[in-house]
Amino acid sequence: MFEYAGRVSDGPTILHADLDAFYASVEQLLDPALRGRPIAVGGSARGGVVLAASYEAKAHGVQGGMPGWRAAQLCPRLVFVRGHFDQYQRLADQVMDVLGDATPAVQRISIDEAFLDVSGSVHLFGPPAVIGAALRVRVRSEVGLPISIGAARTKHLAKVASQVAKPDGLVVVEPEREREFLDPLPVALMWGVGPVTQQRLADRGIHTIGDLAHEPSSSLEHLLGRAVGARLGALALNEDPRRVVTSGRARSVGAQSALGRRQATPELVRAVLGNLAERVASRMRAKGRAGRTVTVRVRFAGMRAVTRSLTLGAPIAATLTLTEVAEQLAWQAIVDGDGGPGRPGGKESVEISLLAISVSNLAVQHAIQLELPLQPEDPRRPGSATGAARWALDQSMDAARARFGKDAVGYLPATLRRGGGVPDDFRELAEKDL
DNA sequence: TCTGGGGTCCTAGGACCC
DNA sequence: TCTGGGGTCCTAGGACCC
Repeated sequence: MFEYAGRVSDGPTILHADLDAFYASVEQLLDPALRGRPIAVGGSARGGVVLAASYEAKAHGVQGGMPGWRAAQLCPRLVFVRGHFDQYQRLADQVMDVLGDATPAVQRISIDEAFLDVSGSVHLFGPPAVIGAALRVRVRSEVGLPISIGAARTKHLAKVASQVAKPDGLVVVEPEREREFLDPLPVALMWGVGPVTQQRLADRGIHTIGDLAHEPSSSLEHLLGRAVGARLGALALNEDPRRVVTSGRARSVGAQSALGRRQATPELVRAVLGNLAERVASRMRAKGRAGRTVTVRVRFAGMRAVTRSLTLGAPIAATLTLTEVAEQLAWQAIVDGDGGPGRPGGKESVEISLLAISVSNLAVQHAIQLELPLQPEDPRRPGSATGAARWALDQSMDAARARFGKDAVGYLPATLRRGGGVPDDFRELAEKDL
């Protein structure tokens, strides 16, 4: 981590730059026939999920994350296109290079957006408004994409400003006009306010950021919890001490696979988890990292989800070890989460819709240590977890065996069949480090 | 009609230690 | 006999972001 050592300034020296409808804009850049038309990247009129929508499609209410059939219903002329995912990474990197010309203090927070601290650059390039305008022109002319920029005294204000600037705009919030700018805006524009928080606030008659700023922090903390209440209260009052920092190391590595609606058979679970474990473990090894805590998430048909986790005595990054641990946790989750055999509500078969593996508690580990073979007393062996944990695992494994057959679970599955869908381009993109 | 994939952070209870 | 208080770690769930 590196904190930019720029001097503290009272001016709007923090910029938030955010590419507009990024995936959709790239598609329209690559294929001129799509320009000006409502398009959706990903999904289809029959199913799947829309990953991104062009502004022409957003005008009809189409949004990212929406099922394709719903999007087609809202916008009958919607054009579904397959993504060009390698192009997204390439073009976004180009944009970040342009931003980096304005200041070394660039904090990339996703593929398509970044914070910049330009307090050290104003003597070279002029005031933040000029820098922001110049960056927008360069990104448009050199890369071909529309980008919106907000400039303000704090990160939160800059981010809100870039949202207000969309599409394809620039908004600079001068310090003396911050309240005037924020007060009428809906609370949903604030970072950290999602559907649940928005509803809770609405129930209290709080709709705008101005409303929020007038609410006592004790009342907000009671309504939203200590951390969220305190943070939102401070942000509404423009108290945001966060600095622009270069990106730190990831705290977890994970992968998931949606399955539609499938019977939780030993074969399916083993195949999917083997695949997920391979993806997660190979990424950890590639980064020279290993993790102690393994978390498995099982989502049942009907979207209810259960997680089970286990913290080992030492970090792991071996595919097989991760697969073993994940398989035990998955059956624990399936059996517990569904009621289990003999329990009220327990059924003969279970339908699941998603499996996920995540590894956290990461530590740096050199390749040579990662590839050591497991010895009987090796602390990385799941069997050396504490007695209570092992007992719980044995219980759930026994229950799974009793229910699904002797071969349902094992410490060392003899064959790990490849299964599930082929990793698609989107997944490969999502796995890339920014 | 049926809902992706990758993350971060917070909370609350319990175990455990001193 | 009957028992404090603080700190840390682990686990499970949930809200949120892009």
